[in-house]
Amino acid sequence: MPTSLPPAPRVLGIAIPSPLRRLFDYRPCREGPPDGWLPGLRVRVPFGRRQVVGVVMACRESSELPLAELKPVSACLDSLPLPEDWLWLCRFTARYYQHSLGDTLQQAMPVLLRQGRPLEARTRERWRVTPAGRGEAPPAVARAPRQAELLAMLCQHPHGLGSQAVLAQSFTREQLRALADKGLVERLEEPRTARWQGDPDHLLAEPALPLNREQAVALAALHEHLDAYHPCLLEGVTGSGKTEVYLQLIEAVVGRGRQALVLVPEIGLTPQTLARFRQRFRVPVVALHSGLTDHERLDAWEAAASGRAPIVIGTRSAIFTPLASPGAIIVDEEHDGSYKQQDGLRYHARDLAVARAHRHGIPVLLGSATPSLESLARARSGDWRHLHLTRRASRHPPARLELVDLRGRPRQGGLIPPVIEAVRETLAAGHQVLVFINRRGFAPTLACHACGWLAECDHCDARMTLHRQPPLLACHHCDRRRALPDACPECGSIDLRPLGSGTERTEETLAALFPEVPVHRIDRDSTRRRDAFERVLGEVHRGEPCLLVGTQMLAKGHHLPHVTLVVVVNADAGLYASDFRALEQSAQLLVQVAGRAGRAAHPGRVLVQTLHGDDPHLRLLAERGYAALAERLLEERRAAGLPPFRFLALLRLESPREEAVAALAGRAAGALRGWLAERELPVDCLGPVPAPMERRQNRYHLQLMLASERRSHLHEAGAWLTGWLEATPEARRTRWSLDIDPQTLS
DNA sequence: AGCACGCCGACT
DNA sequence: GTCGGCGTGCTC
Repeated sequence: MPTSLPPAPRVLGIAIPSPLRRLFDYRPCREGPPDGWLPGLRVRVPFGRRQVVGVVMACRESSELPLAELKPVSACLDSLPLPEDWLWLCRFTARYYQHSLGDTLQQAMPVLLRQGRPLEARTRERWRVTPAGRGEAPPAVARAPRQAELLAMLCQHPHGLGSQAVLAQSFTREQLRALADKGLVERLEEPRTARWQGDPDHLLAEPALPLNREQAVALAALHEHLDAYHPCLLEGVTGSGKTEVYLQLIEAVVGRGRQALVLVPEIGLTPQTLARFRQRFRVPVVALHSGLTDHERLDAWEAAASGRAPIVIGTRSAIFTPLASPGAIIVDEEHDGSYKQQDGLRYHARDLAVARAHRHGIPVLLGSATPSLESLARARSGDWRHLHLTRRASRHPPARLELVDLRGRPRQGGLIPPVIEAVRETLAAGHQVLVFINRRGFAPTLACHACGWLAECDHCDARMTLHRQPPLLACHHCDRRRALPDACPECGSIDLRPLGSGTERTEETLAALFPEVPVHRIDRDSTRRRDAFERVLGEVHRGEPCLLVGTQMLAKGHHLPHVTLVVVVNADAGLYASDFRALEQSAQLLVQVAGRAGRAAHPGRVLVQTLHGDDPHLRLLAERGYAALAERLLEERRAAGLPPFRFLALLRLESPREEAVAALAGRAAGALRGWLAERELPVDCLGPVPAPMERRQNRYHLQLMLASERRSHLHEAGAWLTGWLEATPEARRTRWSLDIDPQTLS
């Protein structure tokens, strides 16, 4: 019994799950938490006409409101506050992304905690023989043969067996009970995620691989600063062994009794990735992925927060996993767009990883074959360490991109004759071919050859995509679907033809051209069934000649050792797009796709079809590689005053009423410009301009761009703007959001 | 965001 | 006469 609890504060500032960017004051309830009121305690509070779960963020003696007007907290839900490092991260995130703290906290905690359930690990039973139960069958079980058998079985497992395992052998709970009553076995209760109790000398389940010189240099650099903030960019070509460096860094971290947090792209948390980590270490590896139940997620969170889980792997949202003793954070494929959340709280997990590592004073390792320009700039400036892996484990250097001119050549399923010939030769040599095409469906649209009509969505400024399986027109920007028209709705002609090629059409063409080999299509439509993708990959790994047709799902992460030819059907989409990141992103994708070729015994070829074979960026990428292109893009960004040389914030506004959103955007821009001028704040305000696709799902999208060389200035302007919008009545009828460091302008 | 209140149109 | 459309206002 604590003798002197601090007196309860008169006022609690509580973060409420709501978009309102402020705390709400409450009075503490009579029944306080055992150790007194502290920030980080979850509480149930009345809010308007309902009860919500909030988090205590401040303990104060006074409020701006009269104390009598404050409602009391209904109940305190925790005996101990949520982890301190987690609270810090949520506060940081809410402030940096100018989002409501209450909303941020809710999003960062597992569903069950959000609902007010207690933070406790579920336990499981384990049954273990006692010293009395060991050795010769004791007389107590002489007349109970099943108990004797059960005892014998438990003797085989000195560490004990779970109830499940015992019951699976047709023993009963009563028999266990009976043995326990006789003092021959004991019942243990422990968290489901067991603690690793091994010693660091036996940390590895299988030996580490030998490192080449570059890997050894990189690892040595990492070992130098295991106890300090040490941001490192690990730039390594596909197949150069980045993962082995991650694994050996984790080994060092866990060997010192600390935890490692590993982030992977959405598409990268495959059973194979996980298997690689689990095979290496003798310690539990906790994975956070979309397939977990709410209970499993809470267990994982608790295991990480308590320190019981030494290794945590997860996608974007795993950056919010609390860690009892953080040792390192690793971000694999750091350039990947899936690290940026694209709605609501628009955080970037890679950037939060860096902030978190800084706060903890630990290394953060960002790996990529094609680093983001942001990371490259920080590495070049010397803020971050730049580590290189240039040598592939296989004998062959990365395949060069060969540009193939599409102009004036007949196409079949998007492919021109010399490319089809290369496919034929590769298959004849007994190898596999990957055809990359970044459009789902049969064809990008349907056109009338008589009058020029195009199938357009009536809810969006977009063409509808023609699908054949099943046959229909679908809009990829909303959920609109339409039956295929028999005749042109404009002129009545029946001469309707597909325009261009998507995965389905290319698959169909290739199947007709090469009937003797299987053609596997990999896209969101073909892999809707959970196991379909895994099944195809399994078959592809057997190594028989085959054709793979797919979208970027295929380009990322998967090892396809028997592919020796990669065909990019059309490289032009990213070349002339309006988005300033389009070039960077399409170069990253091209290099990633190319990396699928020739990873095993044979060298690979990459054929890139283009209408712009003389485009300087594309040529630079093909002839001198990603690093050279990145260098040039950085110069262009500097000249244009774009990231990473200036920082951006994008205000998006949308409404079903075009005039309403235009009027509000205009007023917001005017008000902001006035305020900026008055404060002499060096922040540029551009727009309002229509979003690249102005009408989507029958809503009109406009945007306002803020740009500044100083983050602090940008944040001041953003804070003022959100304040203005919250205080402006017209803004309530328009949906708006501020995107700090926008990843795309669409 | 929720969730109420409130004031105008087509239904039992 | 009511059910229900969504405009307006508030949440300690």
